[in-house]
Order: sequence, then C-alpha cells, then structure tokens
Amino acid sequence: MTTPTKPYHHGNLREALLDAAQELIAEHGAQALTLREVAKAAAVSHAAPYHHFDSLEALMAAVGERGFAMLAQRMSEAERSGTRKKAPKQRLLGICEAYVAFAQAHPETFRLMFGPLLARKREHPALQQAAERAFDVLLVAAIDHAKSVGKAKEGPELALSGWSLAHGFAHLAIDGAFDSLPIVVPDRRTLARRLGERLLMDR
Amino acid sequence: MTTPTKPYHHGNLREALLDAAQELIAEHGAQALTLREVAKAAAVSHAAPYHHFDSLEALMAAVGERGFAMLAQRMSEAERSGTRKKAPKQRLLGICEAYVAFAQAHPETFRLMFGPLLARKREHPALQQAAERAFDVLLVAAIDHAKSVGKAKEGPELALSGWSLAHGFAHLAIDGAFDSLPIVVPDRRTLARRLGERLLMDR
DNA sequence: TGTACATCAGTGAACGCGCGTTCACTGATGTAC
DNA sequence: TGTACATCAGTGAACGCGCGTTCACTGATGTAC
Repeated sequence: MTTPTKPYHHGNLREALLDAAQELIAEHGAQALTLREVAKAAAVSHAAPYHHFDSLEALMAAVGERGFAMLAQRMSEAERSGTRKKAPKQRLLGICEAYVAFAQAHPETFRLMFGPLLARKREHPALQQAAERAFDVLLVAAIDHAKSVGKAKEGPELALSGWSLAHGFAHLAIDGAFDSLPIVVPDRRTLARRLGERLLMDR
Repeated sequence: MTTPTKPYHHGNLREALLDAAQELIAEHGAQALTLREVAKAAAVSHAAPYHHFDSLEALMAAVGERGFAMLAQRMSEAERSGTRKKAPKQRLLGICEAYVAFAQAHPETFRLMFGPLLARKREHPALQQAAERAFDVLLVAAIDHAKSVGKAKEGPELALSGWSLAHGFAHLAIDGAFDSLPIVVPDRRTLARRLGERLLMDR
C-alpha cells in the first residue's frame, strides 16, 4: 500500500484544467476567469497550463467547445428519448426544451458560449465546429418537421424561428428578465413548452 | 475674442463620460472598458470620474440605463410611425423589428445591457427601472394585439413569445450565428419580419 | 458692486494588486540498443 | 534486463503592465452680506 503522493506528472492535466475552469466559470462567470485561478484549482503551478493551452483565451475557447458538445448531446438525447418513435413535431419540441434546460443548468457556460468569444470563432476552429454541430441538431429536426407537415420549403425559416425562440427564452430566463414581470408566469418548463407549441401550432 | 482655453471645470462631465464610455464600448466591447480609458477619452484626469460615479461598475450601469432608454424610445417610435393609425398587429411587429434593429446598430451595448450586469440589477435600481420601462412597451403592445384578436387571455404568453423571438433573433444575429448557416437566409430585416408574422399568423 | 468664504469639481502623484506570460530549471517518462 | 539519452510536463522565480482607487491639493464657482 503506497501513500498517495502527488506525482510530478499529472497524467491528464488538460482535462483537469478544463474541469476546473468549468467549475470556476459556473461560480463566478467567464469574465472573472483567470489562468492562475484555474491552475490553482487544479493544484498545479500557474505556469503549467501553458503546456496545454496557448493562452487564457484558448482555454476559454476549449471550455466553450465542451459546452457546445454537451448541448448537442443533450439535444440529441431529448430528441431520441422515450420508448416510442416520436413524431417530428415532438422531436423538435424536445430539442428546444433541452436547449432551454441546458441554459438554465449552466447559465454562465451558456453566456460564455454565446458571448464575445463566439464572435472570434474564426480564431478557434474547434469551437466553431462544435457550435455548428449543435446547431445542426436543431436545424435538421426543424426541417424534418416542416417536411412532415408538407411544407418542406418552410423548413429553414421554421428552424430559425425555433432557434431564435429557444435562444431568446433561455437567455432572458437566465438574465432573470422574467422575474419581476407584471404578468403571471408559469414555471419555466411549462412555459417553454407552451411557447414552442404556439410556434408550431397547425394553421 | 478669447482663445478657447480648456476650462478647469468641465461643465457637463457626467454626460461626456457616458458618451465616451458608449463609444469605447461600441469599439471594443464592455468587457474591455476601463475607467482610465474613459477619462482619457473625455480629456480629463483619471481620478475625475469619481466625482460622478462611485465605481467603474456604476458607470457601466449608467451606460446600460441609457441603452434601455434608447431602446424604449426606438420601440415607441416604431409603434407610432407612419401616417395612419396602425392595427395592433402591425404595431407589435414594428416594435419587434425595432428591437432587432437596435441590437444590430449597437451590438456591444446590447450585450452589456443583457450581460452579467443585468443579473446584478438589484444593485442598480435606475438600470432596472429603465429595463422594465423598455419591456413594458413590448408587453403592452402584445397584450393589445391579443385583445384585438379576441384572445385577451393569451396576451401575456404572446408577449413572452414575441419578446423571446425578437431577443433570440437579435442575439444570434449579432453573434454572427446566421453567417455560416447551411441554408439560404434573406436579409436580416426581411427575415425578422417574416419570423414575426409567422408567430402572429392567424389560426 | 465688492469681498469673504464655503463648496464644488478638477489635478496628478502614489498605492498595492493580480494578472498573463516568459524563462531556466528539473524530475519523470519512454525508447533504442 | 540494463543503460543512455531524448523528450515531455512539471516548478517557481521573475518581468512589466495597467488597473481601480485614494489622497492631499488647488483652481473655479456660487452665495451671503
């Protein structure tokens, strides 16, 4: 039985740094993230991260990339969940709900993902790809739904509507914009579903 | 004729600082704003702002407040614009269009307004009030529209739909999320209008 | 109208701080023979 | 299996920097009499 001494080499520092960064961001927001704190949280000297990330921004981009991957996964799961095969409309609604749920579960990561960093996505190809993969899940489902109601041509527009609605709702919700509203608001999940159904209502 | 010497007292430094801050934010984003740069841009020593704002955050809150006031004004103008009295539906659509147009004209201010600062709105009552006044314009118009189509009870829900849709669309647009979409997207203004009409489509 | 004086709104030097990043280093690991 | 050596992934000291904020100050302004 060996005493668990700290090894000189960490083994998987890159992932450990991302974990630490994710946690710090969840606590204090991305704008407060510093490389030194990340290193400290990972119990490593503050110069160590440079063996894995070029800069603080590169690390943040990697956190955002992870976020988009997780979002895509949650949306895909929601799409496939349940025992029976779902109708395209229900799949699309499930995806939008998952989008909102993700934002509420990880508000600060969500902000990072759609913050100024995303505007610099050209400089972070992996981030851009992860984002596009996530968007694709939503887009494809919207187009499928449009086809299923015999309005294939409206697919892209429907996709943008759904995406905008889900995104706006999620964003306003985590900003607390609905908190002090002069109208009665049901719980978030119910509300999200109702707005989605309104958008997709047969006409 | 006197030479225009710089007066020791500025006269209206508070407003000048807000102007300078707004411009700097438009250029480099709110997260890059520093008090010293604002003071420099207003041609004043870097300690001078403390006679008008308690801290950097207080100044940023004041910029956000201005932003919400401007947004409210633009929406109100859009609502009333045109020669003939508009139908409630057209008023609501005009408001949503103005919302999107504002975000596109002032993306960084928009980000500031809905960024982490807004989450701290309790600490900045003036900001909170300005935000609520802006939201009210949209909310009232949505409720009016709902009444006009004989569905008064759906007013609040319609308001939230419209708001979420406008907000999400605006946000995604300034993030450039629509830039590399694998679908054909018409120009922003047309698109915004079409999505709005889709949402309000008679059923 | 003139004067004394309180108040206001600037100045500029100084503070301490934590940051990102660099650097020479060293211990651990993997591999060729 | 043992050894020599290249490479990898850490350490910790050091750098310069710009930041927010404070402070004693001073010139400008407004007001009471």
